[in-house]
Amino acid sequence: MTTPVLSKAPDAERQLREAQDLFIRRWGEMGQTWGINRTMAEIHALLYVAGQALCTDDVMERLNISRGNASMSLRSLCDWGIIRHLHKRGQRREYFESLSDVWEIFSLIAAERKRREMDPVLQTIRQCQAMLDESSLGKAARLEAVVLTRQRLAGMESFMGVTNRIFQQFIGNAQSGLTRVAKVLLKALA
Amino acid sequence: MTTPVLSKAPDAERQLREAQDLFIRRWGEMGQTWGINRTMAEIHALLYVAGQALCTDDVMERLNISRGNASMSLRSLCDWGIIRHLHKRGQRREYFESLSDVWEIFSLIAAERKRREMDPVLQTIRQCQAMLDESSLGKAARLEAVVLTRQRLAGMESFMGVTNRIFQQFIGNAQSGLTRVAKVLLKALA
DNA sequence: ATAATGTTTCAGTATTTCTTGAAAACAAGG
DNA sequence: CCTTGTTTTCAAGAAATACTGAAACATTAT
Repeated sequence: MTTPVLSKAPDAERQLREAQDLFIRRWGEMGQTWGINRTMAEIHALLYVAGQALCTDDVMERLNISRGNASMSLRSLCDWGIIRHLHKRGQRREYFESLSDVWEIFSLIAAERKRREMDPVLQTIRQCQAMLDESSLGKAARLEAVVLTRQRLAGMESFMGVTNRIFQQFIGNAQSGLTRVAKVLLKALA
Repeated sequence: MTTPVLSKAPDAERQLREAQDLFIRRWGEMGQTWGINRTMAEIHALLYVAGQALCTDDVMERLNISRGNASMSLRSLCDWGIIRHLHKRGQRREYFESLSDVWEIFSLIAAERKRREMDPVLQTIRQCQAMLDESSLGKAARLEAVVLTRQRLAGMESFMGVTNRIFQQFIGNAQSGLTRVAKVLLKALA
């Protein structure tokens, strides 16, 4: 009889891979419903759970995707800043690793999405408001329909203004500061 | 010369429609990048900015979409709870109106997405952790690769646990309570 | 130089998601 | 129970999105 530890090692490896795959798949599914494409989410999940740097070929093989796809997705993840290049000394091949601090990861994502998606909306709302104020419409600005729409726009602007500032806080506090955000929130609301 | 107010009324109507369309379009675009389909987001935006109840045909005409699409999207928005049926007395036709409180709208969305998307992920993470603990792997649980992955899973679990509780707060406090969340946050972090 | 190794790009293809339109179901009134 | 006006459903088609694979491009070693 072989020693338990040795006999279990291959099992353990299989089990590790299975657990990782499970996480990766779920993460990919979630990504999709949040507007992130499955592959990108999966690649990130892989680099994150693996906890070590992997090269393009590792990623391709593990997720069964083409070189082109892997390359583009990896670059895109680098652009978001949630994974990093890693040049191993004396190695030509490029390695990639995920940031390890989850708060930092989500803060980067939040920053980017705020910039890309919330800011333009807020700007548009203000533009709409300008189109409907007294100085644009004169007395017609008091028509009921116009007033209704202005009220709605104002409600949305206020909401987004607040959310934006929350994001700002979340983003502004690097690293450990982020955990503070959470602590404060939970304590204040308990 | 006609009176200014009267002469401006058609102008005002056109301008109102333009402003609404602008908002609707932007809102639709944003929806897409957050995993909500453009039409649904647009319909909601329309009902929201209009500030009054509209019927299916109004929506179809205004957004240039088919009856089938309008019907399905409206139902789906009702399911989310962010718009409501409205039976006008003596009218056979069904009208729909958006909730007016933005905080309530987003709270409903948050609740639904937490339930549909975050809860399952958290559950999966715990399942993965169980697959890798000592009681499943014995001594092999101490292999470096396994330990690394367990650490990463733990980091993610902690993060999602906190976010989940924040969502819970956000969701739990109906109406005005939500504004409180925002106030607390902004004050605490200022 | 040139070979060897590795990365990026992108046109074409595959897949997924969304939309339409017409038929079926439904509901109210006569 | 039929007519009429309305909503729902769903198969087929259209549009959007993602993926592949091979060629072009880089970088380093020889």
